[in-house]
Amino acid sequence: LTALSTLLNLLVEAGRLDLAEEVFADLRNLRLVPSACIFNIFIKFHCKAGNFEKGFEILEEMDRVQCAPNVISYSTLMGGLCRAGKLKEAVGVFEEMLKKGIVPDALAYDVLINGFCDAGNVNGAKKIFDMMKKNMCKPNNVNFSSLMNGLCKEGRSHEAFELLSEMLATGCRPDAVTYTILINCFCKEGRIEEAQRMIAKMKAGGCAPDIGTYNVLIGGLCREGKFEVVFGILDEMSRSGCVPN
RNA sequence: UCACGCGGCUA
Repeated sequence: LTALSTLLNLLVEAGRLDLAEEVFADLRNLRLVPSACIFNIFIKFHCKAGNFEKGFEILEEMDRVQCAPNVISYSTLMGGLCRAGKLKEAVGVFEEMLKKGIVPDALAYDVLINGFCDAGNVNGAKKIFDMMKKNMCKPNNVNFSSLMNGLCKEGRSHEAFELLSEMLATGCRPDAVTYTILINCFCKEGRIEEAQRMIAKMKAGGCAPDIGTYNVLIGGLCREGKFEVVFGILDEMSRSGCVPN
């Protein structure tokens, strides 16, 4: 079943839902009871196909066959619903998970934080963020980054920078993505020199810019017409073994 | 030490 789950996941990820469907059918015909992992891939499959009702049915089937849905099962379905703009339904799944006594982890909360942000409801995302703290689930760097990105997208960069301070104060280390979100924010606001200072700050903090960071910075510099600086950045990239894409 | 759920740029 482990080999099968690997295969199924690759098929679903590659968008070969037709082939995945066949494998799922074979599983059924062989009367094999899937593992929780395979059920979860099943849920992802239905989400990718837009069949959310089928996704809910998998949760019910898992209960029936004594393979209770876990936090990944619920997170997968929530993520699929959020991506389809069905935030209300995703929140419903989250509540059902709580009712079943399953404790959400940082990743489960993150799905909802991004769901609220993508729906243009950053205040809702902040409520989820506060909820996880109240429930003794310490926000990780991804949670901070998600919320910071939502704030920046709404033009609330000041609050995003406050979060960076909170992050550092709680001993949570920003990574390249965290910094890139803030650098992108500066670039979009035409504050290119502050973006460059942020790069210096991340390097000083022991965090190396990655390809995403450089791309954001290059975009910002180009918009400002600072092409000479861009060539310097490209040099720096090759020196640090970061291949431009 | 292996499989399933999150965050940044994408022209």
